[in-house]
Amino acid sequence: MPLPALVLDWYRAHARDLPWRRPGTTPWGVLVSEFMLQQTPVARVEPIWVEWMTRWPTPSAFAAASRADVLRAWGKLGYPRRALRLHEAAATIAASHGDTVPSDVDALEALPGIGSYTARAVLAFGYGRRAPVVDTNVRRVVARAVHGAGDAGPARTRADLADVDALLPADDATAATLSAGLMELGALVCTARAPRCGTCPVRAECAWQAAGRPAYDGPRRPVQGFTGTDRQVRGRLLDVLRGTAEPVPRAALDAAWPDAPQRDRCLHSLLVDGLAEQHDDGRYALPR
DNA sequence: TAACCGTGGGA
DNA sequence: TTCCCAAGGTT
Repeated sequence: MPLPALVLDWYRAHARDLPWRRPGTTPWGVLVSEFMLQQTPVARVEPIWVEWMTRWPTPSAFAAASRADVLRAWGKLGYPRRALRLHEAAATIAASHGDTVPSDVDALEALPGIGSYTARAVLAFGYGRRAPVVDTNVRRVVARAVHGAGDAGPARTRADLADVDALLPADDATAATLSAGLMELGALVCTARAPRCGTCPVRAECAWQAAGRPAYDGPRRPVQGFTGTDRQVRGRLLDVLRGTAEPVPRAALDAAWPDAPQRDRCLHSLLVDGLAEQHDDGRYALPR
């Protein structure tokens, strides 16, 4: 049996019951899930997504919320600029797309925070359309099963899209399910560290397996540090602002990080990014 | 294009 | 404990 059919059968039997995969999830719900899942693990996204959809079931409902409420609801999912981009995207969808999430790649990619992956994920999972969805999981699965490499090298955007496109059947619904299946296989079986080849549904058709599972020899992507970086400092500062209903004096932020020049630089960048705001009395708060 | 943007869990 | 890394996007 060819690889796509193997993945489809496996996915239909083993797909996780994630809330955004349940019947009745709107394209808006899918869009929200995709924003939250950009670099954040499923387990942390689940509860926030459920709250989010109850509170803001449509783009216009969400667009009407204050940025402070948005950032508090986002909580500690990380990369809070995603929350602001989603907020901006929702405002555009409400104002210019009739409160309906666009269903073509170009309109989606024109929205803030939506790139090649997210646009196609919305098409596939929100609208059941045939679209090559290429994320880190899919790139790894294709690198191994199709190309026989130990892992995916640096992204080759066009080639990656073509690789996945070549696997998708013509039928929209089946192609969309396969896209979900390829991602699921990468997340649960064909994992980055210790792939579970013993239980892999694709094993018989896997080029990496056939080649004797050679070690990955390409360039390793550099691991980002975190401790002591501006990202950590910004996170500390934002955590203070998230935790208070009232604006706080400068001293409250000064207590969050000892290095004054770095702290000042980070506070400034939060203001520039629209993640924080200084009131007339000099105190700081989440943006209104 | 390489660097930057948060956070926390598992090995 | 330290290190890796998790459904990316932007500049």
